Amino acid sequence: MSHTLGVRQAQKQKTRQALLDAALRLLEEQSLSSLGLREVTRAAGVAPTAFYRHFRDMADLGVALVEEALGSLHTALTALLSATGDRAGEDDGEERIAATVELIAAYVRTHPAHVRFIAREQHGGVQAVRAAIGGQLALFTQEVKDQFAREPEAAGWAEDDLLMLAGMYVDHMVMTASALLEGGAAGAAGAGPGAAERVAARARRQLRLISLGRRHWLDEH
Amino acid sequence: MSHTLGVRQAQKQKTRQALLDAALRLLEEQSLSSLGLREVTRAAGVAPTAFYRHFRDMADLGVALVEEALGSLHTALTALLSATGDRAGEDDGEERIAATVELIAAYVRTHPAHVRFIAREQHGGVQAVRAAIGGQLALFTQEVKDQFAREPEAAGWAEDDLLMLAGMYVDHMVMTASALLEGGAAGAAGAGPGAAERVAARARRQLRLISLGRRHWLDEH
DNA sequence: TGTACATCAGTGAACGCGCGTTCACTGATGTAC
DNA sequence: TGTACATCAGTGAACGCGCGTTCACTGATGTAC
Repeated sequence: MSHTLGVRQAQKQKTRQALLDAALRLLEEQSLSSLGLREVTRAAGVAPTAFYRHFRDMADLGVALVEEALGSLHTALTALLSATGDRAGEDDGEERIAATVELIAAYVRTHPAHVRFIAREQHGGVQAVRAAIGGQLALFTQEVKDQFAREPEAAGWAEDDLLMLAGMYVDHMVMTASALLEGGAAGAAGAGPGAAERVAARARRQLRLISLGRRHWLDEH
Repeated sequence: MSHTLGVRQAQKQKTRQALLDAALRLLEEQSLSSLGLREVTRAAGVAPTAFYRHFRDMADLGVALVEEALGSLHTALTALLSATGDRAGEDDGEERIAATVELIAAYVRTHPAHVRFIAREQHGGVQAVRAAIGGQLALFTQEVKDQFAREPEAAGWAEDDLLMLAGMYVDHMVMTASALLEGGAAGAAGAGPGAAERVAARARRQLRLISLGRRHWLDEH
């Protein structure tokens, strides 16, 4: 409650958030480049012209959505990295794998629309949004790499190889999140609640395989 | 020249192809759901109404583009699988890895717009197109799995694990193609011709890691 | 505390524009005899 | 081969509609004294 911002600022933030929420909801069934300004303002319950008080255009709103979506994931990811990093190497990594997949699954459960948005716009038709997502994911990759570098298993690894490994983990994370989304939607559509768990089990086996490759990386040359 | 189809049919095919080509070109800079019917017909040099002689709507054209894009890749992939399958296990897989990455790179070089389209619409805003791409990729995965099952290294592997492995290869293929696209575009933009080669080198190392994991998969339990 | 003025988030009317779709048409190609 | 009729890919005018953007505005909130 320190630094309460004025009524006017608070109301403005609320409208801005209403626009973001409305857009995110509409984006579950279409892509950003086909989303209309009037469509968003209508869903948010404000006049079309109010949009311009908050965003220059749809691309601008899209970038704001990227920050909203990946910001919260970033927090969770950092927590996971430091928590599991502490006990790296204690077992064969099975616990760490389970925790990672569960983190992703939890994020998908609590933020399905954000995940769908990121998956869709990562290669979507709006350059500024692609760049924003790419930048955030590169940041994630760097952090994962830094964590790996701190662990004993990283001894003898080239910088480049660590980055490649981190990239595989981040890519896998995004793909698993996207797959869980489809699995979850199929579950809601009556394909059974086991769909999400089957995707998760598959993701864990994939991580296990990568982990095995990692352990034997230095055997060759 | 057996079964020459009439002048009328031939002309119709030509117009249809002109529509597909025009759409594919326009889709390099936007997504399918924001692509207009008039935009496509204008670029193809026909009247707007001619569109309906060939496609019900844009989603229909999109599905046709999926078949065009993944059909040619399918042919190349089948050739690769049988060619490298013959000498599976001869070396440490290094040659096979190089051949795979080179196949992908060649495909991206010769069909950049197709690759971009698939990457973009795989999670895009048009349900029918997503389904078509998903179906084709599932088919690819099945074929890769069948090839693996035929090789001696697959002895002792569970059906499910083989499918997971094949899925990793197909996912990796799509991601590498997409990354090469960005690298290639960066090269054209002056970021140096080394960008594509660096992406390829990274892809090879990733395949090497997966291959290592594969070799040690049965060591555990 | 009260008053006078400034700020500015949100409004509502108006605009010109390109969209998807309909319809009756034209004229080259195909077919029957 | 020639003639009469059928087919149908592509045309062009017309439609109603929702779009993004502009503009002058209103009235609640903020600020100076």
